[in-house]
Amino acid sequence: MPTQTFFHLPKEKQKTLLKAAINEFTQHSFENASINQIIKEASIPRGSFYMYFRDKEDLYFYLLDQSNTHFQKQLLITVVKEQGDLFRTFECLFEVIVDYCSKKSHRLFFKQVFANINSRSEKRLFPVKPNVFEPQNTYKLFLEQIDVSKLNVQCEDDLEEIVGLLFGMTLHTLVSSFTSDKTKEEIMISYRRKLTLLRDGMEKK
Amino acid sequence: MPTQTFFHLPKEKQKTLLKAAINEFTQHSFENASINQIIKEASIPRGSFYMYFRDKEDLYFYLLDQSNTHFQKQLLITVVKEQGDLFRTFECLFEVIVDYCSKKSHRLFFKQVFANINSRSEKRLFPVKPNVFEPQNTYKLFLEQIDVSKLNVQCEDDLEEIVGLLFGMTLHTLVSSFTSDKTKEEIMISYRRKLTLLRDGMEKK
DNA sequence: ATTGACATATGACAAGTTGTCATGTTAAAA
DNA sequence: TTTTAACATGACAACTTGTCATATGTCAAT
Repeated sequence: MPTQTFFHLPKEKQKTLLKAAINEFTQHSFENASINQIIKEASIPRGSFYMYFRDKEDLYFYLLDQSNTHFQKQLLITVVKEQGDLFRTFECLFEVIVDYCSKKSHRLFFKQVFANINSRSEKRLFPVKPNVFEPQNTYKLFLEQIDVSKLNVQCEDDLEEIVGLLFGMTLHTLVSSFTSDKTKEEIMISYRRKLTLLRDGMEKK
Repeated sequence: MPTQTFFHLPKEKQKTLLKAAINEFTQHSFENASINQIIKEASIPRGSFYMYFRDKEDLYFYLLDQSNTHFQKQLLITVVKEQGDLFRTFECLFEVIVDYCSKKSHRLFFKQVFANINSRSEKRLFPVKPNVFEPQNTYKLFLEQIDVSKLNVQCEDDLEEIVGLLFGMTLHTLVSSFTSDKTKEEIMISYRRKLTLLRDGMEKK
């Protein structure tokens, strides 16, 4: 998280800095992004940057957290709307995520994010398990909303296994869809197919 | 790939360099690994390094390719041994991979690799689709060996979707298993559960 | 108004990184 | 012996990042 000092800054200055950051992280992977470039573009002195953020990662994760918060909220809204139907929830949530990441101002940024995502940044974007960065524990609330009567589960662990698989598959689809520049239509078709496969099983009955 | 010059080097010198590289990539992520450190440890002058490898990535991917070759071979051997049974093939292959990555001399290296894997290095370790780095096209041969009579497939695309999902799940399990230092037993139990879930479906029948 | 006490601003700096290149050296071929 | 090509090498330029001494605000208490 940024320091208090950053939040004390005039909103305008905050925006300028974040905008410069997004711009740099759009053009380069996290590792190749240059703090130098960001502060140059935002006209912030070097020392000041380190007054606001611990390091490059602190800034990067702060940007991801913004989206994460949005996804968390949507997750709960959707599962309630779909009355606990896990597969309909994921289908709907996925579309929300695709739309969000496809917004003109976000698209290339997320393309870059997805192309270089690793297990650490993945956890920041979609905290699947209870998580330090997610105090209200949306994940637990989400689990409670799921209608398990139609699912192949014996215990709590089975449900977490299922949800983990669905999240993993969702992220994987997202990554490969954005790196190969598919249209929204293509992305959704491919996602629905996978969802059906997971729901009904890969083996013929 | 390394240059011809590298392969002209005495085997001993090649080994020293690769060993130093593995050591550095074990202690740091790819991005944080330092060529400086590698050449210092291997007592190779700076200029020579760039004689042998285009850059750090060239060296890193060369290391991953070694394992990849091994996995590709095992994939074909296993699918034949299991007479095209997709799920038994993956179960068996997974165990082979876990054993390989758990070898004392590899363990920490792979832990580091998995912790920082992204879609590019993923493709180097497990080329799922036909791929520039895989001239013989093991993947196509593998597909042909699969017994589709027991699978929920209408067309070639469906099979690729299934295989893609299985590979994705496999890698994801590998990553989370190695980053959380599970024992082989725990890893296999968790993997088998997921495999069953994918085979039979998550929805109750 | 003056004094502290504290938060904030700032750029020079040390210590690191990478890739290149001019200049050697070696060895084999003409 | 001379030519030619392959290989070796470290100094160098051009970048990184994080720190820190110093400067400048700001607000409360004397």
